Amino acid sequence: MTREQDEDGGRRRLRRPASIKDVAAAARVSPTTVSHVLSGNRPVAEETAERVRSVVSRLGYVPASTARNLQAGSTNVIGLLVPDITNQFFAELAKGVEDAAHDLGYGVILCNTEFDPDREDRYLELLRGRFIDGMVYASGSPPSRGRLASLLGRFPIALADEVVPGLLEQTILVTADHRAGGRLIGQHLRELGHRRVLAISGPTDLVSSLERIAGFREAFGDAGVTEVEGAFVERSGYHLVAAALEDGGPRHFTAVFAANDLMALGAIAALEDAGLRVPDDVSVAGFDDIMIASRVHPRLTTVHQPAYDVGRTAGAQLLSYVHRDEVPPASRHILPVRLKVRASTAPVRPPR
Amino acid sequence: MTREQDEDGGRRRLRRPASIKDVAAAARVSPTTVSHVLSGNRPVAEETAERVRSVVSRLGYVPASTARNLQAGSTNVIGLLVPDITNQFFAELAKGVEDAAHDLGYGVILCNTEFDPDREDRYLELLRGRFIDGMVYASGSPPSRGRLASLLGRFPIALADEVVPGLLEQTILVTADHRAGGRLIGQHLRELGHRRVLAISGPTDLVSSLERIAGFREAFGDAGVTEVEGAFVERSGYHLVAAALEDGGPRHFTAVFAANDLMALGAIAALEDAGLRVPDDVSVAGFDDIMIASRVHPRLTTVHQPAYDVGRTAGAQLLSYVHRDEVPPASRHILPVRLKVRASTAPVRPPR
DNA sequence: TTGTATGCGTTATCAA
DNA sequence: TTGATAACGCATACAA
Repeated sequence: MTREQDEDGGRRRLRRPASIKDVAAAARVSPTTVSHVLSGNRPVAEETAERVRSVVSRLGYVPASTARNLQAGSTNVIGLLVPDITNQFFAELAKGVEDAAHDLGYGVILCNTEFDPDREDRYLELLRGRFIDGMVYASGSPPSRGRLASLLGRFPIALADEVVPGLLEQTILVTADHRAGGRLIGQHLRELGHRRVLAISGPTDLVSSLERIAGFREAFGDAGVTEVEGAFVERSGYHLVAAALEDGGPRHFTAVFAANDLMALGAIAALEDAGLRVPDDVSVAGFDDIMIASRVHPRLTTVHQPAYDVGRTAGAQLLSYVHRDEVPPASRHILPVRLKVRASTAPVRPPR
Repeated sequence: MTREQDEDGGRRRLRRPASIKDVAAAARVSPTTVSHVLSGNRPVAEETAERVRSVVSRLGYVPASTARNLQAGSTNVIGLLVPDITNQFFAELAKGVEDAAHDLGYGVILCNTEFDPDREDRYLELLRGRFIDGMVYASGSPPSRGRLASLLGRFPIALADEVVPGLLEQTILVTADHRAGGRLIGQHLRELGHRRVLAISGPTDLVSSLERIAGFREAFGDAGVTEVEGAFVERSGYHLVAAALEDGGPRHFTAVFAANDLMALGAIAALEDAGLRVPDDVSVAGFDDIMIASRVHPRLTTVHQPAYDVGRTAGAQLLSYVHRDEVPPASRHILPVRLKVRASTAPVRPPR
């Protein structure tokens, strides 16, 4: 047994790991031979190879990736930028990216921006040093186009989930079909007989949010749609619906379409607090199909987004170019969504 | 404007980024000076510095981290190994680690094992190359002690959430106080008058799971506790409760303590499917306080685990040693938990 | 079948 | 105030 550490004033410092030279010396061969035994890049006499392997094993030698990275000019690591990893959607997306990367022997470095532009900037600055071979960018918020564009020349970038205006035509884009999802809800509510709907959008600088509402209008028609701008959080849905109810006069909607599930939950809470029943008095539909959507009461009608597939596709697309050291041409990958009809929507009943 | 890419048979290949030599040449100074202008490690004449900065900016030069890493012998990146990033608990934990890392300018490389030992092994093998400066290990399953031990000499490791038998006394350990959590539930049920409880443990090779049950028994007493082994998934809770109900004879419990929330949800479903009401006929308590625990019907009584704090503490502890290039001495950090009394538990009512 | 020499891009040491 | 040189650890072109 070799000692793992050296004592030093009560503190133990990490030992210098064995290098290829140490192995070469102990096996009485050149570093070149050690390298080739391990890589298989050229034939080595079995006897020699065996001797080397035995030393490698004895010293616990593992090639230093830092040196390899410098030599190879690549790290086999891609970056993943998300706004909030505890958000189920981005967690699923991250898993997809991670799976795609793992399949090709790549690692994923996680950049969690918490929707903080400064934090995002710091991360992007960090990544400019070419630490990574590519990046999946899913910022979830209107991104700083400038910084991103400057990275585009350094390594491939795939945009996931959200369009980055101005970069759209320059690289890979993978999103769910937000527009089709909006259409599905629009059609569903119309079929249930609803004619007056309160539509709560997300932030209007997010293309995905705009697309959802646009799709809704396509299928439902513009007439009877009252649109208000929300913020993709529960409180927002609550306040907007509460405000709409307090407007005085008779209720001017029989259904609510919230551009994400959290806002839909807020909407339901506001309706119930106002003494209205969902879906008997008012129907509510959301978007995303987050985990709790199927477990709340009433179970939420919504549109399922293929978050995992978005991540996986973005990762796989990205890596197919990273691998060949090529700049990805512009491409769009729009993944299908599914309508989930549950218990929060029902045939219209005229307002009292 | 310089061209960002070179055309090559319709495919665009990435341009070689400017190196310190390019900058030095263009600014008519030595690479040493460029380095010092950027690092501030030694004084440079303002005139020279200005010339260098202007070239840096013009060429878009950023020091290659790969070369820095080799030179410095460190990467400013730590690894984070989790079983499932889409699990709310591990997502919170990851966020904590990521925050701690970001505060000190470190990146986090995400290793999602999906509870697959092979996948975990592949990751650990990858990381042996000292790509990372340290690791937070939260495998969520009984870990391969051997492989981990061999890494312990290469870089600091902090164990998060789950004890790794045999490594416990060798490095940092950060967990929630599972035992105290179990006690809180035991005491709560006892105070409600329950005397016969079905306790569903998690996998018995997980120390955290054993601790929860042990704590429960400490507070509740051993008498009246029927213990069965579950698997930390909803189905498991369902089946075990369904089986217990079908045992024939009168029901032998008035409350269920499931060692995690998912199993508790399964338990509730099984009870309701059997025509029993929760909590009127049977009380159910869980553990973890996952997001849906407070939104299901009935809202689940459970123990809140400080997942974020576990991650953040593990990350901060780890980095305090990484920073000084020291082997962390054994230390335990046991974070407090909180009882969340909600609607799924009620005073006992004798079985029919 | 194996070895020598070189270079990857940076920073540290030493010298001027 | 600045520069030349070595070194980090590896992989590879070239040589034998």
